[in-house]
Amino acid sequence: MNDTLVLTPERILEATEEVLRRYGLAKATVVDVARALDVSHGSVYRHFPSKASLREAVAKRWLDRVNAPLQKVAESSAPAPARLERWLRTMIAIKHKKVAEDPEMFETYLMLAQEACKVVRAHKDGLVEQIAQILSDGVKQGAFQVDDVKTSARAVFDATVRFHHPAHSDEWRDPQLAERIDAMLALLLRGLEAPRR
Amino acid sequence: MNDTLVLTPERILEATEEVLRRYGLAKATVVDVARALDVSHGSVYRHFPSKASLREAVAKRWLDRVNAPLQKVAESSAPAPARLERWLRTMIAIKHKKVAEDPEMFETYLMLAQEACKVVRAHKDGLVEQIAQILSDGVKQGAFQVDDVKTSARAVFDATVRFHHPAHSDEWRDPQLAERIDAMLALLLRGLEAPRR
DNA sequence: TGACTGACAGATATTGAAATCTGTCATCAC
DNA sequence: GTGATGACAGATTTCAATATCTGTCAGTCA
Repeated sequence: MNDTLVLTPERILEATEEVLRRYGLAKATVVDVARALDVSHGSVYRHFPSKASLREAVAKRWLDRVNAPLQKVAESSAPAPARLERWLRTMIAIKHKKVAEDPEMFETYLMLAQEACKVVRAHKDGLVEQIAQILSDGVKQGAFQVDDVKTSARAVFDATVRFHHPAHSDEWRDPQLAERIDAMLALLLRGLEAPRR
Repeated sequence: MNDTLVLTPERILEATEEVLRRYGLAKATVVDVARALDVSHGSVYRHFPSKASLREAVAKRWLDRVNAPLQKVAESSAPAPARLERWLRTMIAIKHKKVAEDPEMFETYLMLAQEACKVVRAHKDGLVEQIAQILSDGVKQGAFQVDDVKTSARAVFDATVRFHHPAHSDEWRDPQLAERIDAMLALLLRGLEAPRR
């Protein structure tokens, strides 16, 4: 029943995402994934040592898809303040889009991420690293004045948590949200910028 | 069995807190509360129309106890920047103390608060109002420069969410937490302060 | 030989019957 | 008459038997 197609981790991940979408996190089993691929569930365990590691891999894929567009913004050559603002707005927009388009799947990924907290930590470190890169460029350009780039980057990330951390997604329906984001970005940029000569 | 003591809402709330502490949120029933007071559970319903309203009242009491010390700081006559920093540090310290001293009860109050989200919203509005008061004083004193006091107050509140919102309490064990708080407060104060002449 | 299978043990989830709880109200005691 | 009671209906929770799932591994097939 395997046709000529080989069973790869990639195909398993694809099928796992589909199963998660159809059944939700609580009901999705390894047996379901195997059934979707028309193999025995033992075969899945040949590629992933445990259900937890399979879920972790799905979480990682998802986080990588969040990361990619941000990386592009971080690496652009725009002036640092505009680039930072764009980076933060992109970050927020990605999350808001995900929750608006498919709240159930967002919920699923949220719980998946809570289980795979090691992967999430690495993801967050990567994001802070990107902010740090922008701040560092800004200091070189004379637009920002910052004691410690890494520490400030983390502060910027922490300050905007309210707008991108899934734990707060219920609060994103606030009609004044855009205004709150504007105020936050203005406050942060003012706190970072070098004093006028 | 009532002795000479009358049954008051206050006594019921006291008993409810005790029952919540002993049994936890999931197991605490109105019957338990009545038993603790040595009355029938029907009597409890004479003072509170539903279990939900009883829980809401308990949540409100708890939030009011958080609010009291902050109100004092907000009303002090210290210079606005120092006062704002002290207010935020007090806010953070209160939450951290609660979770460190009695994590189970903190968890209970957290879930209680999620149910009583209307009460929580009012509580938050009160806190933002206190920040606004400090900012307003700061503008008068010439220490702060701010477009819209209310909006900025909300931004300050939002920016520090990571350090006082119970949803992030797991992350408060971070060994670098103090450093992160310091960085955040420095960034915010710099963003608020009036440019040197 | 090496990817896949399917039966198995122990862990986890489901289910439905029984127990408990919530909220109401006619009644009682002072 | 005020404030408390306790029995009740319907909703919710518990509990234990039953079913399903996870992870392993000896064996199959190409």
